[in-house]
Amino acid sequence: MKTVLMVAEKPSLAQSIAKILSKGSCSSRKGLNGACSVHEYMGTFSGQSMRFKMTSVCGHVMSLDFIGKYNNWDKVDPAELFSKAPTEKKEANPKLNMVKFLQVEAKGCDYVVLWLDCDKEGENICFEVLDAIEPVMTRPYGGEKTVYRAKFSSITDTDIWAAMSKLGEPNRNEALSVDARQELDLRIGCAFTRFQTKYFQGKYGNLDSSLISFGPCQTPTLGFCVERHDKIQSFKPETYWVIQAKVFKGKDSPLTLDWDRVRVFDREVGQMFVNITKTSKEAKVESVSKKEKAKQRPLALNTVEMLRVASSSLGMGPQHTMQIAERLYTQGYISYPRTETNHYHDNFDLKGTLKQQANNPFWAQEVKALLSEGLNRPRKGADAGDHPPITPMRAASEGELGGYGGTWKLAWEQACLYYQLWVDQICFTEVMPWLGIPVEEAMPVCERGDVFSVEEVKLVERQTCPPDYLTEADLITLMEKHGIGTDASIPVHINNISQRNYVTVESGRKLKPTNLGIVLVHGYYKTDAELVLPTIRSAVEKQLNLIAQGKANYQQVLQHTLDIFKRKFHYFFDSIASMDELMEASFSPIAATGKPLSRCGKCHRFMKYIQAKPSRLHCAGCDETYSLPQNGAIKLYKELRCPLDEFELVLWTSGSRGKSYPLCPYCFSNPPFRDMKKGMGCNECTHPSCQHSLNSLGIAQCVECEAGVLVLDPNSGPKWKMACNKCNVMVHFFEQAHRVQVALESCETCEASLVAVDFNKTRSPLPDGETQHSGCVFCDPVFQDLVELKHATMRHPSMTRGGGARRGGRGRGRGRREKKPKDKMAALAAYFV
DNA sequence: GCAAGGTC
Repeated sequence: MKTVLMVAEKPSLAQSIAKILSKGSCSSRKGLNGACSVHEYMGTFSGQSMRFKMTSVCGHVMSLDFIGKYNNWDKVDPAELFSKAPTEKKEANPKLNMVKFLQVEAKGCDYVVLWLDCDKEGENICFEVLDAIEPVMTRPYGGEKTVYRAKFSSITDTDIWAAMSKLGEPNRNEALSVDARQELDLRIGCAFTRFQTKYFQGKYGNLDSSLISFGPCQTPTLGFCVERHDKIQSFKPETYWVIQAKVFKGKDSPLTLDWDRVRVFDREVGQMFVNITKTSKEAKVESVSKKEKAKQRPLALNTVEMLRVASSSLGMGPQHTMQIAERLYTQGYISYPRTETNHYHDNFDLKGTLKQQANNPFWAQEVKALLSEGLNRPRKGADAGDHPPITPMRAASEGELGGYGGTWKLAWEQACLYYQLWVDQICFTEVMPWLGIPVEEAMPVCERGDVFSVEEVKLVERQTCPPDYLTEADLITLMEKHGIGTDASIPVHINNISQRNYVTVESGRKLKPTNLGIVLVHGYYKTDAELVLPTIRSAVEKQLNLIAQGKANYQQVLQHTLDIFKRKFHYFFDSIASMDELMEASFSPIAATGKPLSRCGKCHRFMKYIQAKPSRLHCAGCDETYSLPQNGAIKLYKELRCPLDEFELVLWTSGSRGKSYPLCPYCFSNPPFRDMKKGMGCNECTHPSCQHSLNSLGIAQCVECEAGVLVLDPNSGPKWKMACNKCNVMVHFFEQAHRVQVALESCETCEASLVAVDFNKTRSPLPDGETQHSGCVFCDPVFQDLVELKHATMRHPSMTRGGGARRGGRGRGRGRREKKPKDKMAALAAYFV
């Protein structure tokens, strides 16, 4: 029997589509990567009975990068990234093993139907899938067609069946346009980012950003924020005048009237009007009109709108909102949270969805009333053909969801919004008071011809106010309007400009550009304003669309656009001095930053420690900068020196739970031995005899990770510990010991290095009042109760075994240690060979 | 270490 393989873009869609096509009768299993499922059923394909296997990828299978050697920032000229540097496709997420998974499932299949999302990215993924599976699929007889594309516009029975009955082919041109975008984004983004970063970080010490990045989406996003900042800065308040009149009727309290001309900027004109009205003691109602102020019912919720609402009325950032929405989705409270669609299909079960909320204590009454009165159709929105609008699927209570920051708030908000779809103003403000119309002062009833007495008429002087900083919600709207980013990437771009220290999030989720953000954008304005204009994205996309529509050649468009940006890059490179003038005015030269910390091994003068990101050491004598680990504290380590290069060692301490190790500032960037990599401290150094090295302080193979070694932290007493030099495993031992040393001998049972411990007489936990003992941390019965496993950071629930309770070391470490523990003599021997 | 785009 023949088999048809079908592939969707994500696991949730594979499931929904399989359910529809199998009429609910498919059997499901997990794939080998644990993330994707395979749904199998019997059906007919081109008139024959066949086996169907429906599965999915998780977004892109591959992603584009430069080949390895072009990722060395020190050796590659960024200009080479425009043409010379070759690119390659790498698996987008190696942990998912997607290529292998697809091949296992595709082996022996006769046909493939591609159910990827119906957009250009989806078309591109079609070919990524085909590249992976075609080599393992059964070869067709003659020229039989075996590859099909399903085009669907919604996940409904009718649409999915319709798509299945008229299968087409994947569109190569659309896929190519995405290939071109990827290559352009990579080459342009990386070239500018590397050049800027190296140039400015080599000169200034207080930029406080680990990266001075540039990108066709993030830079215009920053541009919007700075543009508003400039408007605020250049704002000159203007004086204007308004006429204010107070009138009253009988015993009613006076009514303040607004002027229908609003304001004048010429005082004399205003005064003239006041003079005219001053002659009258009475005011007659000329006409009466009522303005309809009832708010329109909202549209059904799509991703971007959810982000806007969450930011403006819940104070939740877009990235956070997406995380919470994802969680609500996986727990079954809401439908798929990434959708552009804000319109419900005619056959969507609106009533059933509402019934789910009928027992929720917050709005049970309103919901029941609605159900009995009957529903209006929600307002008509746009159907992007991806997923239904974000919909509450299950009633939630605060008790269930209160635990995670904002989860309950977001669930509640979404249910409210769903509820609003049918309800008019008066009704939905009962559940969402903040959407109500502000209660205006009671208007006295008046009719045409009514006469009021004039209490006073005066000219009031006022000043125009500057605009405020952009809110996140404003920014999202601007990005959407200019086509910067997508619903899924908008939160990422906003997060980026904040992480890079270009903007800060102020109260009310207003985005205020930092000095760095302002100087960058002003610098682009000065050299090449196009780099920061929102049109930079749309101009490129216009070119890409030509490829997608088959109107232009992929290679030609790519070359042409790359040429333009290559020229822009060279121009930017040549005019960097004019941007640098702005930098000079705002930031301090690297030599004038930081405080003296440790001595340079070359000139033996003090180097300065620069704490601002990226934290580093700078030697003014040699004019050299040495990188340091980020996210931790650095201090001098007892003025001890590296025996290889005489640089003074520094001690790095992590913020959480105090993992620490010494490192040599020179070796950190220039690994001294062949088996070492950049970014290693003394706890990974294979120096054969240095007292700070892995060789001297390493005790045993890590109890959890494959490659790590537990290394004594010589600086940790009196709360002694050893920590894995690769993962976050930490073993606390011998608390209050006076001295802990790693002995030369190894344990006969497990080959861990023996440890010698000295206690003070009064505090010794050793039997018989002994103060010294030497033995294996894992096997020695005397040490059994003095060893406790912990983690530097509790990241994963599965890693909390031990849970802080005191546990014996015996057996546990050994049981997990399948690999041969580190043999110090063998390591030494290897080094000398 | 870099972009933007999918998605977990």
